[in-house]
Amino acid sequence: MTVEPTTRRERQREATYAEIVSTSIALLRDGEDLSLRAVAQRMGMTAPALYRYVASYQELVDLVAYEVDRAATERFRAAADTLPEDDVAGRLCLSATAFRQWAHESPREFGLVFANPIADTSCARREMLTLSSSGHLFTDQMKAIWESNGFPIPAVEDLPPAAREAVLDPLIPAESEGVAEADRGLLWVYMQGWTQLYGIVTLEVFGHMDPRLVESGDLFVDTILRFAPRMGLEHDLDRLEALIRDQLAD
Amino acid sequence: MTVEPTTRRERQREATYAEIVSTSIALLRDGEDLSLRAVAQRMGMTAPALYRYVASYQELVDLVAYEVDRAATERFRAAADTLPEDDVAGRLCLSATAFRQWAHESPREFGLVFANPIADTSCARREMLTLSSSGHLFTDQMKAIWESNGFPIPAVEDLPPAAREAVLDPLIPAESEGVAEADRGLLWVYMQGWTQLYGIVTLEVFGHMDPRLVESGDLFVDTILRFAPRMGLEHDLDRLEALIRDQLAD
DNA sequence: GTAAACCGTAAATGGTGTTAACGTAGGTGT
DNA sequence: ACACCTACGTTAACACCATTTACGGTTTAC
Repeated sequence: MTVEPTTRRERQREATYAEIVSTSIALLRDGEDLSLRAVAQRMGMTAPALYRYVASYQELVDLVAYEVDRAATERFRAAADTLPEDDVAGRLCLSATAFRQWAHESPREFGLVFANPIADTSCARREMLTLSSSGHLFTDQMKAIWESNGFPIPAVEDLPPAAREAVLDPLIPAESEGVAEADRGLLWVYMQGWTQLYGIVTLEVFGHMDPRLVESGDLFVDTILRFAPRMGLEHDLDRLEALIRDQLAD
Repeated sequence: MTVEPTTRRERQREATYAEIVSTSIALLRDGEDLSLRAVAQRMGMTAPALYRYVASYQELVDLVAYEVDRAATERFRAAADTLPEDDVAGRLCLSATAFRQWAHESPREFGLVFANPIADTSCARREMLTLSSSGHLFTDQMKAIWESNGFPIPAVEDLPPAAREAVLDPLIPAESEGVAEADRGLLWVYMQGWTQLYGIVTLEVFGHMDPRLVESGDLFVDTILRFAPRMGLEHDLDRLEALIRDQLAD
Protein backbone atom coordinates (compact mmCIF):
# COMPACT_ATOMS: atom_id res chain seq x y z
CA MET A 1 0.00 0.00 0.00
CA THR A 2 1.28 3.45 -0.86
CA VAL A 3 1.16 5.98 1.90
CA GLU A 4 -1.20 8.84 1.15
CA PRO A 5 0.51 12.15 1.99
CA THR A 6 -2.57 13.59 0.40
CA THR A 7 -1.60 17.22 0.17
CA ARG A 8 -4.43 18.14 -2.14
CA ARG A 9 -1.81 19.10 -4.70
CA GLU A 10 -0.63 15.49 -4.72
CA ARG A 11 -4.19 14.36 -5.15
CA GLN A 12 -4.73 16.65 -8.10
CA ARG A 13 -1.53 15.44 -9.66
CA GLU A 14 -2.45 11.79 -9.24
CA ALA A 15 -5.84 12.52 -10.74
CA THR A 16 -4.54 14.08 -13.95
CA TYR A 17 -1.89 11.40 -14.10
CA ALA A 18 -4.62 8.78 -14.06
CA GLU A 19 -6.66 10.78 -16.54
CA ILE A 20 -3.74 10.82 -18.94
CA VAL A 21 -3.61 7.05 -18.92
CA SER A 22 -7.37 6.55 -19.13
CA THR A 23 -7.64 9.09 -21.94
CA SER A 24 -4.88 7.28 -23.82
CA ILE A 25 -6.68 3.99 -23.44
CA ALA A 26 -9.93 5.52 -24.63
CA LEU A 27 -8.07 6.91 -27.62
CA LEU A 28 -6.83 3.47 -28.55
CA ARG A 29 -10.24 1.94 -28.00
CA ASP A 30 -11.67 4.42 -30.49
CA GLY A 31 -9.23 3.20 -33.10
CA GLU A 32 -7.16 6.38 -33.24
CA ASP A 33 -3.48 6.25 -32.60
CA LEU A 34 -1.76 7.30 -29.47
CA SER A 35 -0.07 10.70 -29.56
CA LEU A 36 0.70 13.34 -27.00
CA ARG A 37 -1.28 15.92 -28.93
CA ALA A 38 -4.34 13.73 -29.21
CA VAL A 39 -4.29 12.89 -25.52
CA ALA A 40 -3.79 16.50 -24.53
CA GLN A 41 -6.56 17.68 -26.80
CA ARG A 42 -9.02 15.18 -25.35
CA MET A 43 -8.15 16.45 -21.92
CA GLY A 44 -8.49 20.08 -22.92
CA MET A 45 -4.82 20.72 -22.56
CA THR A 46 -1.87 21.40 -24.80
CA ALA A 47 0.72 18.81 -25.61
CA PRO A 48 3.71 20.36 -23.80
CA ALA A 49 1.77 20.29 -20.56
CA LEU A 50 1.96 16.52 -20.57
CA TYR A 51 5.68 16.81 -20.10
CA ARG A 52 4.95 17.77 -16.50
CA TYR A 53 3.82 14.18 -16.07
CA VAL A 54 5.72 12.02 -18.52
CA ALA A 55 9.29 12.49 -19.63
CA SER A 56 8.71 11.44 -23.22
CA TYR A 57 6.30 9.87 -25.62
CA GLN A 58 7.91 6.49 -25.05
CA GLU A 59 7.28 6.76 -21.33
CA LEU A 60 3.61 7.40 -22.00
CA VAL A 61 3.52 4.35 -24.22
CA ASP A 62 5.10 2.21 -21.53
CA LEU A 63 2.71 3.53 -18.94
CA VAL A 64 -0.29 2.81 -21.12
CA ALA A 65 1.08 -0.60 -22.08
CA TYR A 66 1.38 -1.51 -18.42
CA GLU A 67 -2.18 -0.46 -17.70
CA VAL A 68 -3.56 -2.11 -20.82
CA ASP A 69 -1.87 -5.33 -19.83
CA ARG A 70 -3.35 -5.07 -16.36
CA ALA A 71 -6.86 -4.58 -17.72
CA ALA A 72 -6.47 -7.35 -20.28
CA THR A 73 -5.26 -9.73 -17.61
CA GLU A 74 -8.52 -9.22 -15.80
CA ARG A 75 -10.28 -10.51 -18.89
CA PHE A 76 -8.02 -13.57 -19.03
CA ARG A 77 -8.72 -14.22 -15.38
CA ALA A 78 -12.45 -13.76 -15.85
CA ALA A 79 -12.41 -16.27 -18.68
CA ALA A 80 -10.81 -18.79 -16.35
CA ASP A 81 -13.33 -18.03 -13.64
CA THR A 82 -16.14 -19.53 -15.69
CA LEU A 83 -14.67 -22.85 -14.57
CA PRO A 84 -14.43 -24.23 -11.02
CA GLU A 85 -11.24 -23.61 -9.07
CA ASP A 86 -10.09 -27.20 -9.31
CA ASP A 87 -10.22 -27.41 -13.10
CA VAL A 88 -6.72 -26.03 -13.30
CA ALA A 89 -6.06 -27.24 -16.83
CA GLY A 90 -9.30 -25.89 -18.23
CA ARG A 91 -8.67 -22.56 -16.62
CA LEU A 92 -5.27 -22.16 -18.26
CA CYS A 93 -6.71 -23.08 -21.64
CA LEU A 94 -9.50 -20.55 -21.33
CA SER A 95 -7.11 -17.81 -20.27
CA ALA A 96 -4.85 -18.58 -23.20
CA THR A 97 -7.83 -18.50 -25.52
CA ALA A 98 -8.97 -15.20 -24.03
CA PHE A 99 -5.47 -13.90 -24.64
CA ARG A 100 -5.75 -14.82 -28.29
CA GLN A 101 -9.18 -13.30 -28.65
CA TRP A 102 -8.12 -10.10 -26.98
CA ALA A 103 -5.12 -9.87 -29.29
CA HIS A 104 -7.36 -10.16 -32.32
CA GLU A 105 -9.92 -7.70 -31.06
CA SER A 106 -7.31 -5.13 -30.03
CA PRO A 107 -4.29 -5.60 -32.26
CA ARG A 108 -3.01 -2.10 -31.53
CA GLU A 109 -3.08 -2.70 -27.82
CA PHE A 110 -1.51 -6.08 -28.32
CA GLY A 111 1.29 -4.54 -30.34
CA LEU A 112 1.82 -1.93 -27.65
CA VAL A 113 2.24 -4.46 -24.90
CA PHE A 114 3.82 -7.44 -26.62
CA ALA A 115 5.49 -6.23 -29.79
CA ASN A 116 7.16 -3.15 -28.43
CA PRO A 117 10.93 -3.39 -28.62
CA ILE A 118 12.32 -3.30 -25.10
CA ALA A 119 15.87 -4.47 -25.52
CA ASP A 120 17.38 -1.13 -26.46
CA THR A 121 15.97 0.99 -23.66
CA SER A 122 17.31 -0.88 -20.74
CA CYS A 123 16.46 -0.25 -17.18
CA ALA A 124 13.13 1.34 -16.35
CA ARG A 125 11.20 -0.50 -19.00
CA ARG A 126 12.52 -3.87 -17.94
CA GLU A 127 11.22 -3.26 -14.45
CA MET A 128 7.75 -2.56 -15.74
CA LEU A 129 7.95 -5.65 -17.87
CA THR A 130 8.83 -7.71 -14.85
CA LEU A 131 5.76 -6.40 -13.12
CA SER A 132 3.50 -7.14 -16.06
CA SER A 133 0.42 -8.90 -14.83
CA SER A 134 -0.40 -11.30 -17.63
CA GLY A 135 2.87 -13.13 -17.11
CA HIS A 136 2.05 -13.60 -13.47
CA LEU A 137 -1.37 -14.97 -14.27
CA PHE A 138 -0.05 -17.61 -16.63
CA THR A 139 2.74 -18.70 -14.31
CA ASP A 140 0.26 -18.95 -11.49
CA GLN A 141 -2.04 -21.08 -13.55
CA MET A 142 0.74 -23.39 -14.67
CA LYS A 143 1.89 -23.71 -11.09
CA ALA A 144 -1.62 -24.71 -10.12
CA ILE A 145 -1.59 -27.45 -12.74
CA TRP A 146 1.78 -28.66 -11.54
CA GLU A 147 0.72 -28.74 -7.91
CA SER A 148 -2.40 -30.60 -8.92
CA ASN A 149 -0.95 -33.34 -11.10
CA GLY A 150 2.81 -33.03 -10.63
CA PHE A 151 3.98 -33.26 -14.22
CA PRO A 152 7.71 -33.77 -14.71
CA ILE A 153 9.91 -30.69 -14.70
CA PRO A 154 13.64 -30.49 -15.39
CA ALA A 155 15.94 -30.40 -12.40
CA VAL A 156 17.51 -26.99 -11.95
CA GLU A 157 21.00 -28.49 -12.09
CA ASP A 158 20.23 -30.08 -15.46
CA LEU A 159 19.52 -26.72 -17.05
CA PRO A 160 22.18 -24.81 -18.99
CA PRO A 161 23.94 -22.25 -16.77
CA ALA A 162 22.15 -19.21 -18.15
CA ALA A 163 18.79 -20.96 -17.88
CA ARG A 164 19.59 -21.84 -14.27
CA GLU A 165 20.26 -18.21 -13.42
CA ALA A 166 17.14 -17.16 -15.27
CA VAL A 167 14.83 -19.43 -13.30
CA LEU A 168 16.49 -18.79 -9.95
CA ASP A 169 16.37 -15.01 -10.28
CA PRO A 170 13.83 -14.23 -12.99
CA LEU A 171 13.87 -10.97 -14.92
CA ILE A 172 10.60 -11.68 -16.62
CA PRO A 173 7.14 -11.52 -15.16
CA ALA A 174 6.85 -14.77 -13.27
CA GLU A 175 5.48 -15.69 -9.91
CA SER A 176 8.68 -17.22 -8.61
CA GLU A 177 7.67 -16.62 -5.01
CA GLY A 178 5.95 -19.73 -3.80
CA VAL A 179 8.06 -21.99 -5.97
CA ALA A 180 10.90 -23.64 -4.07
CA GLU A 181 14.31 -23.18 -5.65
CA ALA A 182 14.52 -26.89 -6.31
CA ASP A 183 11.29 -26.71 -8.30
CA ARG A 184 12.27 -23.76 -10.46
CA GLY A 185 12.49 -26.06 -13.44
CA LEU A 186 8.79 -25.29 -13.59
CA LEU A 187 9.68 -21.83 -14.81
CA TRP A 188 11.60 -23.38 -17.66
CA VAL A 189 8.50 -25.24 -18.77
CA TYR A 190 6.60 -22.00 -18.41
CA MET A 191 9.00 -20.21 -20.73
CA GLN A 192 8.63 -22.97 -23.30
CA GLY A 193 4.88 -22.64 -23.15
CA TRP A 194 4.85 -18.88 -23.24
CA THR A 195 7.13 -18.95 -26.28
CA GLN A 196 4.64 -21.07 -28.14
CA LEU A 197 1.58 -19.13 -27.10
CA TYR A 198 3.30 -15.86 -27.94
CA GLY A 199 4.44 -17.24 -31.28
CA ILE A 200 1.10 -18.45 -32.53
CA VAL A 201 -0.78 -15.34 -31.43
CA THR A 202 1.77 -12.89 -32.78
CA LEU A 203 1.92 -14.76 -36.06
CA GLU A 204 -1.85 -14.56 -36.34
CA VAL A 205 -2.19 -10.94 -35.35
CA PHE A 206 0.52 -9.75 -37.71
CA GLY A 207 -1.17 -11.57 -40.53
CA HIS A 208 1.76 -13.76 -41.43
CA MET A 209 -0.48 -16.79 -41.57
CA ASP A 210 -3.18 -18.16 -43.77
CA PRO A 211 -6.30 -16.12 -42.99
CA ARG A 212 -8.44 -19.23 -43.08
CA LEU A 213 -6.41 -20.68 -40.23
CA VAL A 214 -6.70 -17.45 -38.30
CA GLU A 215 -10.43 -17.55 -38.82
CA SER A 216 -10.83 -21.14 -37.74
CA GLY A 217 -8.20 -21.03 -35.02
CA ASP A 218 -7.07 -24.52 -35.96
CA LEU A 219 -3.37 -23.88 -35.67
CA PHE A 220 -3.91 -22.14 -32.36
CA VAL A 221 -5.83 -25.09 -30.98
CA ASP A 222 -3.23 -27.44 -32.35
CA THR A 223 -0.45 -25.49 -30.66
CA ILE A 224 -2.16 -25.54 -27.28
CA LEU A 225 -3.06 -29.21 -27.43
CA ARG A 226 0.41 -30.21 -28.52
CA PHE A 227 1.87 -28.45 -25.53
CA ALA A 228 -0.66 -29.78 -23.04
CA PRO A 229 1.03 -33.19 -22.66
CA ARG A 230 4.12 -31.46 -21.35
CA MET A 231 1.95 -30.41 -18.43
CA GLY A 232 0.73 -33.94 -17.90
CA LEU A 233 -2.61 -33.31 -19.57
CA GLU A 234 -2.43 -36.01 -22.24
CA HIS A 235 -5.58 -37.71 -20.93
CA ASP A 236 -7.66 -34.55 -21.03
CA LEU A 237 -7.08 -33.36 -24.58
CA ASP A 238 -10.56 -33.93 -25.97
CA ARG A 239 -12.25 -32.08 -23.18
CA LEU A 240 -9.77 -29.19 -23.37
CA GLU A 241 -10.22 -28.90 -27.12
CA ALA A 242 -13.97 -28.72 -26.65
CA LEU A 243 -13.53 -26.00 -24.03
CA ILE A 244 -11.27 -23.94 -26.26
CA ARG A 245 -13.39 -24.30 -29.37
CA ASP A 246 -16.45 -23.44 -27.40
CA GLN A 247 -14.91 -20.18 -26.29
CA LEU A 248 -13.61 -19.45 -29.77
CA ALA A 249 -17.17 -19.68 -31.08
CA ASP A 250 -18.13 -16.49 -29.25
CA MET B 1 11.18 -13.50 -67.54
CA THR B 2 9.81 -10.01 -68.06
CA VAL B 3 9.78 -8.76 -71.60
CA GLU B 4 12.09 -5.78 -72.06
CA PRO B 5 10.27 -3.10 -74.04
CA THR B 6 13.37 -1.12 -73.23
CA THR B 7 12.33 2.30 -74.43
CA ARG B 8 15.20 4.03 -72.70
CA ARG B 9 12.61 5.87 -70.66
CA GLU B 10 11.49 2.56 -69.19
CA ARG B 11 15.07 1.72 -68.44
CA GLN B 12 15.61 5.00 -66.62
CA ARG B 13 12.48 4.43 -64.63
CA GLU B 14 13.48 0.92 -63.62
CA ALA B 15 16.87 2.25 -62.60
CA THR B 16 15.57 4.91 -60.23
CA TYR B 17 13.01 2.43 -58.96
CA ALA B 18 15.82 0.08 -58.04
CA GLU B 19 17.84 2.94 -56.60
CA ILE B 20 14.96 3.85 -54.31
CA VAL B 21 14.94 0.38 -52.86
CA SER B 22 18.70 0.10 -52.55
CA THR B 23 18.92 3.54 -50.97
CA SER B 24 16.26 2.55 -48.45
CA ILE B 25 18.15 -0.57 -47.54
CA ALA B 26 21.38 1.38 -47.15
CA LEU B 27 19.50 3.78 -44.89
CA LEU B 28 18.37 0.96 -42.64
CA ARG B 29 21.83 -0.58 -42.63
CA ASP B 30 23.20 2.73 -41.34
CA GLY B 31 20.83 2.57 -38.41
CA GLU B 32 18.66 5.48 -39.49
CA ASP B 33 14.98 5.02 -39.92
CA LEU B 34 13.20 4.70 -43.20
CA SER B 35 11.42 7.83 -44.38
CA LEU B 36 10.52 9.22 -47.75
CA ARG B 37 12.43 12.40 -47.08
CA ALA B 38 15.57 10.60 -46.03
CA VAL B 39 15.49 8.35 -49.07
CA ALA B 40 14.87 11.27 -51.39
CA GLN B 41 17.64 13.30 -49.84
CA ARG B 42 20.16 10.51 -50.24
CA MET B 43 19.21 10.32 -53.89
CA GLY B 44 19.47 14.06 -54.41
CA MET B 45 15.76 14.42 -54.86
CA THR B 46 12.82 15.82 -52.96
CA ALA B 47 10.30 13.69 -51.17
CA PRO B 48 7.24 14.35 -53.36
CA ALA B 49 9.15 13.08 -56.37
CA LEU B 50 9.08 9.60 -54.89
CA TYR B 51 5.34 9.57 -55.35
CA ARG B 52 5.99 9.09 -59.06
CA TYR B 53 7.27 5.66 -58.09
CA VAL B 54 5.44 4.53 -54.97
CA ALA B 55 1.88 5.29 -54.06
CA SER B 56 2.52 5.73 -50.36
CA TYR B 57 5.01 5.29 -47.57
CA GLN B 58 3.50 1.92 -46.75
CA GLU B 59 4.10 0.73 -50.28
CA LEU B 60 7.75 1.68 -49.99
CA VAL B 61 7.97 -0.24 -46.76
CA ASP B 62 6.45 -3.32 -48.36
CA LEU B 63 8.76 -3.05 -51.29
CA VAL B 64 11.80 -2.77 -49.06
CA ALA B 65 10.57 -5.55 -46.82
CA TYR B 66 10.30 -7.87 -49.78
CA GLU B 67 13.82 -7.08 -50.92
CA VAL B 68 15.26 -7.30 -47.42
CA ASP B 69 13.68 -10.70 -47.02
CA ARG B 70 15.16 -11.80 -50.32
CA ALA B 71 18.64 -10.70 -49.30
CA ALA B 72 18.36 -12.21 -45.84
CA THR B 73 17.24 -15.50 -47.31
CA GLU B 74 20.51 -15.66 -49.20
CA ARG B 75 22.29 -15.53 -45.87
CA PHE B 76 20.15 -18.34 -44.50
CA ARG B 77 20.88 -20.38 -47.58
CA ALA B 78 24.59 -19.64 -47.38
CA ALA B 79 24.64 -20.81 -43.77
CA ALA B 80 23.15 -24.11 -44.88
CA ASP B 81 25.65 -24.40 -47.68
CA THR B 82 28.50 -24.84 -45.23
CA LEU B 83 27.18 -28.40 -44.92
CA PRO B 84 26.99 -31.07 -47.59
CA GLU B 85 23.79 -31.42 -49.59
CA ASP B 86 22.78 -34.64 -47.93
CA ASP B 87 22.91 -33.32 -44.37
CA VAL B 88 19.35 -32.10 -44.71
CA ALA B 89 18.72 -31.81 -40.98
CA GLY B 90 21.91 -29.91 -40.26
CA ARG B 91 21.15 -27.52 -43.10
CA LEU B 92 17.74 -26.62 -41.72
CA CYS B 93 19.19 -26.07 -38.26
CA LEU B 94 21.89 -23.78 -39.59
CA SER B 95 19.40 -21.78 -41.65
CA ALA B 96 17.15 -21.39 -38.63
CA THR B 97 20.10 -20.28 -36.56
CA ALA B 98 21.13 -17.82 -39.27
CA PHE B 99 17.58 -16.51 -39.20
CA ARG B 100 17.87 -15.87 -35.49
CA GLN B 101 21.24 -14.20 -35.79
CA TRP B 102 20.06 -11.99 -38.59
CA ALA B 103 17.04 -10.96 -36.55
CA HIS B 104 19.28 -9.93 -33.67
CA GLU B 105 21.77 -8.10 -35.84
CA SER B 106 19.08 -6.25 -37.78
CA PRO B 107 16.06 -5.88 -35.54
CA ARG B 108 14.68 -3.01 -37.60
CA GLU B 109 14.77 -5.06 -40.76
CA PHE B 110 13.32 -8.01 -38.90
CA GLY B 111 10.45 -5.89 -37.66
CA LEU B 112 9.86 -4.58 -41.16
CA VAL B 113 9.54 -8.02 -42.65
CA PHE B 114 8.06 -10.11 -39.87
CA ALA B 115 6.32 -7.81 -37.44
CA ASN B 116 4.55 -5.57 -39.90
CA PRO B 117 0.79 -5.87 -39.58
CA ILE B 118 -0.57 -7.22 -42.81
CA ALA B 119 -4.08 -8.26 -41.90
CA ASP B 120 -5.71 -4.87 -42.38
CA THR B 121 -4.37 -3.99 -45.80
CA SER B 122 -5.65 -6.89 -47.74
CA CYS B 123 -4.79 -7.69 -51.26
CA ALA B 124 -1.52 -6.45 -52.69
CA ARG B 125 0.46 -7.06 -49.55
CA ARG B 126 -0.74 -10.61 -49.19
CA GLU B 127 0.55 -11.39 -52.63
CA MET B 128 4.00 -10.14 -51.76
CA LEU B 129 3.89 -12.14 -48.58
CA THR B 130 3.10 -15.26 -50.53
CA LEU B 131 6.14 -14.63 -52.67
CA SER B 132 8.39 -14.06 -49.68
CA SER B 133 11.53 -16.07 -50.15
CA SER B 134 12.44 -17.10 -46.62
CA GLY B 135 9.25 -19.12 -46.33
CA HIS B 136 10.13 -20.99 -49.48
CA LEU B 137 13.59 -21.79 -48.23
CA PHE B 138 12.36 -23.30 -45.00
CA THR B 139 9.62 -25.34 -46.64
CA ASP B 140 12.14 -26.62 -49.16
CA GLN B 141 14.50 -27.65 -46.43
CA MET B 142 11.81 -29.43 -44.46
CA LYS B 143 10.68 -31.20 -47.60
CA ALA B 144 14.25 -32.38 -48.10
CA ILE B 145 14.29 -33.84 -44.62
CA TRP B 146 10.97 -35.55 -45.19
CA GLU B 147 12.07 -37.03 -48.50
CA SER B 148 15.25 -38.19 -46.86
CA ASN B 149 13.88 -39.88 -43.76
CA GLY B 150 10.12 -39.94 -44.29
CA PHE B 151 8.95 -38.77 -40.89
CA PRO B 152 5.23 -39.16 -40.19
CA ILE B 153 2.92 -36.42 -41.42
CA PRO B 154 -0.82 -36.09 -40.83
CA ALA B 155 -3.11 -37.32 -43.59
CA VAL B 156 -4.80 -34.43 -45.36
CA GLU B 157 -8.23 -35.88 -44.63
CA ASP B 158 -7.44 -35.95 -40.90
CA LEU B 159 -6.86 -32.21 -40.79
CA PRO B 160 -9.59 -29.78 -39.75
CA PRO B 161 -11.44 -28.38 -42.80
CA ALA B 162 -9.76 -24.98 -42.77
CA ALA B 163 -6.36 -26.56 -42.36
CA ARG B 164 -7.07 -28.84 -45.28
CA GLU B 165 -7.88 -25.89 -47.52
CA ALA B 166 -4.82 -24.07 -46.27
CA VAL B 167 -2.41 -26.86 -47.17
CA LEU B 168 -4.07 -27.68 -50.49
CA ASP B 169 -4.11 -24.09 -51.71
CA PRO B 170 -1.60 -22.18 -49.57
CA LEU B 171 -1.79 -18.43 -49.12
CA ILE B 172 1.49 -18.27 -47.30
CA PRO B 173 4.95 -18.58 -48.74
CA ALA B 174 5.38 -22.29 -49.17
CA GLU B 175 6.80 -24.44 -51.91
CA SER B 176 3.67 -26.47 -52.44
CA GLU B 177 4.68 -27.34 -55.97
CA GLY B 178 6.52 -30.60 -55.85
CA VAL B 179 4.50 -31.89 -52.92
CA ALA B 180 1.74 -34.26 -53.97
CA GLU B 181 -1.69 -33.34 -52.68
CA ALA B 182 -1.77 -36.48 -50.59
CA ASP B 183 1.43 -35.40 -48.88
CA ARG B 184 0.33 -31.89 -48.06
CA GLY B 185 0.18 -32.79 -44.41
CA LEU B 186 3.84 -31.90 -44.61
CA LEU B 187 2.82 -28.26 -44.86
CA TRP B 188 0.94 -28.61 -41.62
CA VAL B 189 4.09 -29.76 -39.89
CA TYR B 190 5.87 -26.85 -41.54
CA MET B 191 3.39 -24.37 -40.10
CA GLN B 192 3.85 -25.86 -36.65
CA GLY B 193 7.58 -25.49 -36.95
CA TRP B 194 7.47 -22.00 -38.38
CA THR B 195 5.18 -20.93 -35.56
CA GLN B 196 7.73 -22.03 -33.00
CA LEU B 197 10.72 -20.55 -34.77
CA TYR B 198 8.87 -17.29 -35.30
CA GLY B 199 7.76 -17.26 -31.67
CA ILE B 200 11.13 -17.74 -30.07
CA VAL B 201 12.90 -15.27 -32.35
CA THR B 202 10.25 -12.57 -32.07
CA LEU B 203 10.15 -12.98 -28.32
CA GLU B 204 13.90 -12.55 -28.17
CA VAL B 205 14.12 -9.62 -30.54
CA PHE B 206 11.35 -7.68 -28.83
CA GLY B 207 13.09 -8.16 -25.52
CA HIS B 208 10.23 -9.92 -23.79
CA MET B 209 12.58 -12.54 -22.47
CA ASP B 210 15.31 -12.83 -19.93
CA PRO B 211 18.37 -11.15 -21.49
CA ARG B 212 20.62 -13.89 -20.18
CA LEU B 213 18.66 -16.42 -22.19
CA VAL B 214 18.84 -14.24 -25.26
CA GLU B 215 22.57 -13.98 -24.77
CA SER B 216 23.13 -17.69 -24.32
CA GLY B 217 20.50 -18.77 -26.83
CA ASP B 218 19.51 -21.62 -24.56
CA LEU B 219 15.79 -21.28 -25.05
CA PHE B 220 16.27 -21.00 -28.80
CA VAL B 221 18.32 -24.19 -28.88
CA ASP B 222 15.79 -25.89 -26.66
CA THR B 223 12.96 -24.88 -28.97
CA ILE B 224 14.69 -26.22 -32.05
CA LEU B 225 15.73 -29.47 -30.45
CA ARG B 226 12.28 -30.09 -29.03
CA PHE B 227 10.80 -29.73 -32.46
CA ALA B 228 13.39 -31.86 -34.22
CA PRO B 229 11.82 -35.21 -33.21
CA ARG B 230 8.68 -34.26 -35.07
CA MET B 231 10.84 -34.38 -38.18
CA GLY B 232 12.20 -37.79 -37.26
CA LEU B 233 15.49 -36.40 -36.00
CA GLU B 234 15.39 -37.82 -32.48
CA HIS B 235 18.60 -39.78 -33.05
CA ASP B 236 20.57 -36.78 -34.23
CA LEU B 237 19.92 -34.28 -31.44
CA ASP B 238 23.42 -34.11 -29.95
CA ARG B 239 25.05 -33.49 -33.28
CA LEU B 240 22.47 -30.86 -34.24
CA GLU B 241 22.87 -29.06 -30.93
CA ALA B 242 26.62 -28.95 -31.46
CA LEU B 243 26.09 -27.55 -34.95
CA ILE B 244 23.75 -24.83 -33.71
CA ARG B 245 25.87 -23.83 -30.73
CA ASP B 246 28.90 -23.72 -32.93
CA GLN B 247 27.23 -21.23 -35.23
CA LEU B 248 25.89 -19.21 -32.31
CA ALA B 249 29.43 -18.77 -31.06
CA ASP B 250 30.31 -16.56 -34.03
C1' DG C 1 3.43 38.00 3.18
C1' DT C 2 6.83 36.51 0.56
C1' DA C 3 9.44 33.06 -1.89
C1' DA C 4 9.48 28.89 -4.11
C1' DA C 5 7.65 25.11 -6.34
C1' DC C 6 4.23 23.70 -9.50
C1' DC C 7 1.32 23.67 -13.66
C1' DG C 8 -0.29 25.38 -17.43
C1' DT C 9 0.31 28.40 -21.69
C1' DA C 10 2.07 30.14 -26.43
C1' DA C 11 5.78 30.14 -29.63
C1' DA C 12 9.16 27.94 -32.11
C1' DT C 13 12.23 24.00 -34.01
C1' DG C 14 12.71 20.28 -36.84
C1' DG C 15 10.79 16.14 -38.14
C1' DT C 16 6.98 13.21 -40.73
C1' DG C 17 3.58 11.81 -44.96
C1' DT C 18 0.95 13.80 -48.49
C1' DT C 19 -1.33 16.95 -52.02
C1' DA C 20 -1.49 20.64 -55.44
C1' DA C 21 0.26 23.63 -58.86
C1' DC C 22 3.80 24.40 -61.88
C1' DG C 23 7.73 24.03 -65.14
C1' DT C 24 10.61 21.47 -68.08
C1' DA C 25 12.70 17.99 -70.51
C1' DG C 26 11.87 13.64 -73.43
C1' DG C 27 9.61 11.09 -76.64
C1' DT C 28 5.65 10.90 -80.15
C1' DG C 29 2.77 12.02 -84.13
C1' DT C 30 2.21 14.61 -88.26
C1' DA D 1 10.71 20.54 -88.10
C1' DC D 2 6.96 21.59 -85.47
C1' DA D 3 3.47 20.88 -82.08
C1' DC D 4 1.92 18.05 -78.49
C1' DC D 5 1.74 15.47 -74.58
C1' DT D 6 3.36 12.69 -71.07
C1' DA D 7 6.51 11.73 -67.49
C1' DC D 8 9.41 13.63 -63.89
C1' DG D 9 11.01 16.72 -61.07
C1' DT D 10 10.44 21.07 -58.56
C1' DT D 11 8.49 24.44 -54.79
C1' DA D 12 4.89 25.55 -51.62
C1' DA D 13 1.70 24.29 -48.53
C1' DC D 14 -1.14 21.43 -45.18
C1' DA D 15 -1.63 18.68 -41.27
C1' DC D 16 0.30 16.08 -38.33
C1' DC D 17 4.10 14.62 -34.82
C1' DA D 18 7.64 15.09 -30.41
C1' DT D 19 10.13 18.26 -28.00
C1' DT D 20 12.28 22.68 -25.93
C1' DT D 21 12.07 27.33 -24.40
C1' DA D 22 10.38 31.22 -22.07
C1' DC D 23 6.74 33.06 -19.71
C1' DG D 24 2.65 33.75 -16.46
C1' DG D 25 -0.36 32.48 -12.95
C1' DT D 26 -1.75 29.52 -8.88
C1' DT D 27 -0.92 26.88 -4.96
C1' DT D 28 1.79 25.63 -1.37
C1' DA D 29 5.32 26.32 2.28
C1' DC D 30 7.83 29.01 5.52
